[in-house]
Amino acid sequence: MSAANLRARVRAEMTEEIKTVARRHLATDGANLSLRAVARDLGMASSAVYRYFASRDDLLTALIIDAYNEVADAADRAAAPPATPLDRWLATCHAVREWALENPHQWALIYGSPVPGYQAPQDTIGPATRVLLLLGKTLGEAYRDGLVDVREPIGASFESELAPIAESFMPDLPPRAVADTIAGFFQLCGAVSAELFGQLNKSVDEDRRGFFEYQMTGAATTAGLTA
Amino acid sequence: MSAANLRARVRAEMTEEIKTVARRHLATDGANLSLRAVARDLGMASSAVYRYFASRDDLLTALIIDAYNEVADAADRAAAPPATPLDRWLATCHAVREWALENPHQWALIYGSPVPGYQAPQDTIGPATRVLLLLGKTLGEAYRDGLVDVREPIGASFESELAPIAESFMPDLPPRAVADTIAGFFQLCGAVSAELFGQLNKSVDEDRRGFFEYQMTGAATTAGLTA
DNA sequence: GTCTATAAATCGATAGAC
DNA sequence: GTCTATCGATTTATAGAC
Repeated sequence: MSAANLRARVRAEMTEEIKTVARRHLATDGANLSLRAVARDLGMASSAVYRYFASRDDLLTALIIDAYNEVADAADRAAAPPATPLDRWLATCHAVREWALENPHQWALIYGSPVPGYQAPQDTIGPATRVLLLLGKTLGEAYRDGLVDVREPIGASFESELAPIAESFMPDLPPRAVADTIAGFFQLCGAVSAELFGQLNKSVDEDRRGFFEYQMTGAATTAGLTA
Repeated sequence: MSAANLRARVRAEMTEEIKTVARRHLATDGANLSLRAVARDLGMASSAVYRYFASRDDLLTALIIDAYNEVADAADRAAAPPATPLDRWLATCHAVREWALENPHQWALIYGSPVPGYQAPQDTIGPATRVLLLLGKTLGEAYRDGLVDVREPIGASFESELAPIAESFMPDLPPRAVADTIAGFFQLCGAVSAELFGQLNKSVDEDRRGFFEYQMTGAATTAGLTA
């Protein structure tokens, strides 16, 4: 291995280590993450970190992109095995929830309150849409296989408004299914955030997974996914 | 008016003013709110604020309780006029959404990521459950009037697990309806947060209110609310 | 690429005069 | 109940030696 390659590898490892420590700091500092505190934990000078991340926001962006990709990877793995569309829909939801339970602060970073003063760059929107697109893919395949109940439209004007969005976003889905996919995705995020952010701590902690599945089945049913 | 009463009134007004300025600061600082910055804006010494709020967290608690009560008041007003249960359910949801759009940072404070290091005291849980209880009340009345579709239980063991919770929480509702109420509430929070926190900025901003109503109608349908 | 040193701020909370 | 002053910390970011 050439010296240049070695340097590159060492640099990549250092970058990873900084992000790992930064992720730990999310737990205590939340979104107001401190570069210096990370550097302190790593036993290095704060100024050295700036050779890896140009600013605090750049580090934050890296963490955000990683989080989106991690949860989407988990969802992809869960949805991969052959199964009915409904089972794959539910597997996706469970995988997202379980990743969130294991990484609550990363979840908060991407689906919680926006970080004050932070503006997400364009690089984040690709990873950010992966889970939604996975749900859309599942629903699209079900649709193609005739496994989706086609019901009445709620409003024709609303559907026609949705049509151009559907085209650019999930071209294989009719607008109604696009709306249901997005609604289901919102429902997924809402259920996970509610559990994680501690709405109703005392009330439903008997069988959280069961209640979550109940909700996500409702979302699938709304989307017309019956099998 | 006695001197004591005057003092009490002046103190109440000062307290309100501090909270008003603090609410403004939520916009820029988010949850990491600075007592000193609030004091600076008010033209007073930071130490003076401590005569009104014993700590930064106490001020935060006051803001949180106010926010819960404000959104619940708006929901109560919207649900008050006589109408079908479905219409009152939807009116509640729209009122919550509209309050959130007008007060995004207060919404983030109560339904967004937990504030790092902040532990909510008991005083917050009463106000925090008001909107949920309102939805439950609406569904309960519909149930009593025979306007709720009673469908198959998803799982008997899950329902029996939910029973004791239902008893202490919404005694006039069968467990299934309790689950649907909570699910609907989570869906409401999820839809509002998704819109507010900027998931999918580009995709559904054509008719956000319409799409929101579509989602909340779905939640009501899941709950068996047909009219 | 890592270090020391530094600039120019910020913060929560308290002490004590008035 | 408001002020000044202070303690003891924190932060982002940069400059410059090595």
